[in-house]
Amino acid sequence: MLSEGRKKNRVTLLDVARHAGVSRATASLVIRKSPLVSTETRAKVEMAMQDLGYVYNMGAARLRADRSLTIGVVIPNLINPFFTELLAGIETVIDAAGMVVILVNSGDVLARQETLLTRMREHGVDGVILCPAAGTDMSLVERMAEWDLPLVQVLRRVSDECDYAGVDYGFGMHQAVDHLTELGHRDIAFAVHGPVHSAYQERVDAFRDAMELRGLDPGNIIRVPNQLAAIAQSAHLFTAGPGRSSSVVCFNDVVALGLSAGLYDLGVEIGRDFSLVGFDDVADAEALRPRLTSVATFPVAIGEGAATLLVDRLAQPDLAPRKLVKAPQLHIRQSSARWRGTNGGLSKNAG
Amino acid sequence: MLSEGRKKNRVTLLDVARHAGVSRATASLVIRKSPLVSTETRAKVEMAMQDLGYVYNMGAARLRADRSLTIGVVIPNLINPFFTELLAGIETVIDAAGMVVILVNSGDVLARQETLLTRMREHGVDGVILCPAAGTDMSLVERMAEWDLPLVQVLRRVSDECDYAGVDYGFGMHQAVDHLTELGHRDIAFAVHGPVHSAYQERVDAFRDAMELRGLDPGNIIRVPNQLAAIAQSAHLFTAGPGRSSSVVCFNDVVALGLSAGLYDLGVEIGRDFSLVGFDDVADAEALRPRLTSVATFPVAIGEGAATLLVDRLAQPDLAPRKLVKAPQLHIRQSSARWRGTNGGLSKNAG
DNA sequence: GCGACGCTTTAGATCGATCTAATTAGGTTG
DNA sequence: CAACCTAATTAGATCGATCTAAAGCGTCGC
Repeated sequence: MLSEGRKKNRVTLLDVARHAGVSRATASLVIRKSPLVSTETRAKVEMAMQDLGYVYNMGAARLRADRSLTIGVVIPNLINPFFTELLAGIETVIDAAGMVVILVNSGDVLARQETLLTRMREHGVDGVILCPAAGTDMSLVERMAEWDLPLVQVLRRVSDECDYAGVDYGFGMHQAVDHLTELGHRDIAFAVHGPVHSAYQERVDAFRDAMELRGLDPGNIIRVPNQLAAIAQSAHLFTAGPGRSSSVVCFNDVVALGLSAGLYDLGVEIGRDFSLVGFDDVADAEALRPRLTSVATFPVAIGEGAATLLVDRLAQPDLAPRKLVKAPQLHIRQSSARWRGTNGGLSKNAG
Repeated sequence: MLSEGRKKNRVTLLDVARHAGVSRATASLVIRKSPLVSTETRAKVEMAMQDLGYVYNMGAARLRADRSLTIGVVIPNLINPFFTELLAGIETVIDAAGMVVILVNSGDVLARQETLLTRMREHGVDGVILCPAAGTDMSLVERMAEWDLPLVQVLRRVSDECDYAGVDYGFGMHQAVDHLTELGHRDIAFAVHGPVHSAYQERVDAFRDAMELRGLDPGNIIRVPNQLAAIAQSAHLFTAGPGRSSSVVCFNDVVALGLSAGLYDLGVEIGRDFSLVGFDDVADAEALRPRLTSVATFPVAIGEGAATLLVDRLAQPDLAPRKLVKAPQLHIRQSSARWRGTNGGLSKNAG
């Protein structure tokens, strides 16, 4: 019924051509803005399109021309605000290029990612922006190359033979650690969570590096749960026991938000008794009080960068692989403060 | 080069059929899991598909069968966490139905929404989930019907002749106001922002209604800016001057997050000197301290509902229009507290 | 032995655009 | 006036699947 209806009143290029008194081929040229048609013919055809309410049929065009003006975006997580901002950046650029985003969520599960990439191929996307699920290996990139499916890796990198847009986490981490040490902190913890991937490893390595460079012990790396509420409940890991410290660098702002809440619950005054440095500086971080010191990683810009890489590659498939590594920037606010001595801070308020 | 490459090594159904020693038609039946083929033929064809690395070509199928297994989602804003959760819900259901989401962002701009809907039509989506931009009128729904493009309205409603999934904002608002009045508050403000649309109007009307029902003055409706940081800076509107009140209901959690920060900056202790009720209860609200009392509107569930409505309609186009109006639920936490008298709260700490 | 019937398979048309190669019209040139 | 060129247009094949209508084949009943 539906398809009958659709078929019936669908206006095709042939209808337009007839109405304008030209051939299908000419009408097609007009649509594609070819310079080969005369101005008057063009006008006639455009008028006919108006009159009949013609709608271009990508599906048909794609079949013949083998391009769909569609790109696939595979993201491991839709709820994390970081990815949302990333997505917003991607969408802006892709839209401006006259293309459209097919969005899927891998949930950071390899098997699912595999399924979804097949689905993308079936849908004939012109290219893919992928934030690889943890555990993805290089062979994926090779396979995509065999399939002639242009790929941009974003945030996480599994191969150098392929475009990549991401963040210089090492640099960001050094800024964070330097900042805390300059404030006099020596017991600095690193609160991590989530699946292990290149961007994870990069941050951990850089933390070790930065700490050792300052002659500090980088051993205090603590895993927290993934859910916001559960993170809050593990704040005690940092204020007492073997993980006790005077400050924490957070893997991302989700961790920072959680710990901020958890520390509040413990009666610890952030920015006085304890210092907290976030990572990403997402929009929501602005609502935190005391204001969160955070390493801004500019997710929107990264998204725009990734999309631009892809658009460029579609235009010139033979380009050498490029990297777009954005330098993060530490935003110092209220949640990090000068170290107040062994007896100054925590002991007073904790518990 | 690219397209050459793609063309060259693309395996078609015809290749599969030949390799399996059957006809194109039979191979097609196998793919579509038709019960008409014998088990051995099916096995042969499936084997051939394996051997050759066949990938289904939706584009071709769509052209003939006039369905794309693709749906369009038009959202006014990607950064607001509410929409992100909504999107996550939609994605889950659509994915489970074997379809794929084409995501676009209208920015709440009518003209853009128009462009995007055309683009959706060109891409041949099977249906659209739309959160109509402010100012959209009923005629849009009629036009979509003419185009035979199934539509589900989500969150905002412009027509009753069309499926709709949303929230019973009125009920939520009554819960919020009732809660505050039961705590003894009489000066209750409503902090609004953003574009004016049905869901906006619904909340405003319900606020008036609820206040009048309790014999209170519903005149204190105050607009705040859209950006989080700017919202924080307008917190003073509620603590002093003509808008001064003892409690605020927030249009959504973005406003609540902003005001929470702003009140903190003013030295007002939320949950003691001043009460705050949010709306939506998005995930990030969990990170707020004191914990935010908020009217949960279950965006993920709404998204799932909207997608389900659409999937059902695709299966049965002649269904009467349905409404899925979810009842929100007040979650009482720390940010709302008993009224402490005219001289109790604000005067002590404000300024 | 013949038609009927169920089960399986298939040839060929078809969807709506693009692309190739050829055609037409009109002007220029030797 | 023929040869040639340029600009504009077009017929017809093509992309890779689906769908229709019909055919092949084995069995059954009469």
